[in-house]
Amino acid sequence: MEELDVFDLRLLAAIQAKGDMTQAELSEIVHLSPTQCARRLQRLRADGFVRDIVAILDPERLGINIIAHTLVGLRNHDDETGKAFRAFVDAADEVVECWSQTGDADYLLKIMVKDLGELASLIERLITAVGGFASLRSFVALKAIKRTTTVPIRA
Amino acid sequence: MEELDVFDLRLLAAIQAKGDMTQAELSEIVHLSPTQCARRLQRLRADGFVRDIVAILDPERLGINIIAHTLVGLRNHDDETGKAFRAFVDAADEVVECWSQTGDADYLLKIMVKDLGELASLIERLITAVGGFASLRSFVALKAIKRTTTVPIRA
DNA sequence: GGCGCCACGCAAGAAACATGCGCGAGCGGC
DNA sequence: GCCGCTCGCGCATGTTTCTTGCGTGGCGCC
Repeated sequence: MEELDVFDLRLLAAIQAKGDMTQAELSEIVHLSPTQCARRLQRLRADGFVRDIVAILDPERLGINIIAHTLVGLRNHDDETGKAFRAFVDAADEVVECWSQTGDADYLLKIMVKDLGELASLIERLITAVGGFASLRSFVALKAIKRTTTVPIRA
Repeated sequence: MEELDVFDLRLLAAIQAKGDMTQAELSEIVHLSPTQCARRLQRLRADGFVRDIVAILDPERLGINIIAHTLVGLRNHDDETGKAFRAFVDAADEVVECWSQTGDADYLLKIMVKDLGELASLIERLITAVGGFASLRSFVALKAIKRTTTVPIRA
């Protein structure tokens, strides 16, 4: 709950880069005994610094060839439209991240799909799903789709 | 190297959600013996399906209050400009992700900072760093900064 | 200067992991 | 149709890793 000292920061940095190290390995990095590494890590988790530990899968290896960032603007900003949109996002496995944002668009989606066909189909479904309540602002909002080539991610 | 069966997919999905489960826990999810879970996981890693295992830290807990997505357009697309930009991105800890993309902008950055002051300072540094070789297309390119409120991330 | 608190490292018990083995299903050859 | 091969499975054991209790030392406070 208190401040983090240099050991805590080193620990966090270490597990952020590689989350499956043994206490012995960690101890060499942070220069602390294995026991103490474990105890501090336990405390850091209890205090909520570590949200969770996950495996990062290789998209290409799984046939994911397109990673797109899509800006979405809703025409209506009523509850119904928002809920319909959120529900769609939650249900769609292809949508990996969903950020609410200010500016000329309402949401920024990060989408991972196998090919352009899947991307098109997803957009199609999005339009009909949300359009059931209120249509998207316009196709211009969807024109903002950017196909992206993946660049080494910095963490 | 071959195809993935239902057990492999379940395993990947499981560790993607929670990467620090014991073999016993995994075995209950995928309905396979602990030993076999370990063996398949080992194979999946050897075959490159699992890129790595990392800890996701809580941004708020670390004083990160702003997560911004910024579109950047470069005026010149020569090697020098690109390299300067890449170098800046690699050196800046605040830039968490960097995506090269097609469309009206060249790059999409995901930035995590403590406050608006840090964000402004980062942009300032970006301009001067890249501007040393070629100026950004215009301030319009930077006008595209969106302050975002974090929404539960779907994975 | 004495006392109490807290973080540290060590060591033993507990848990989880890795590996060798035998079994049985599926498949190809005879 | 039958035999034998191969491969994936689960069990059992040895080894590593993790957890927890304990004694020690530094540091601040009274």
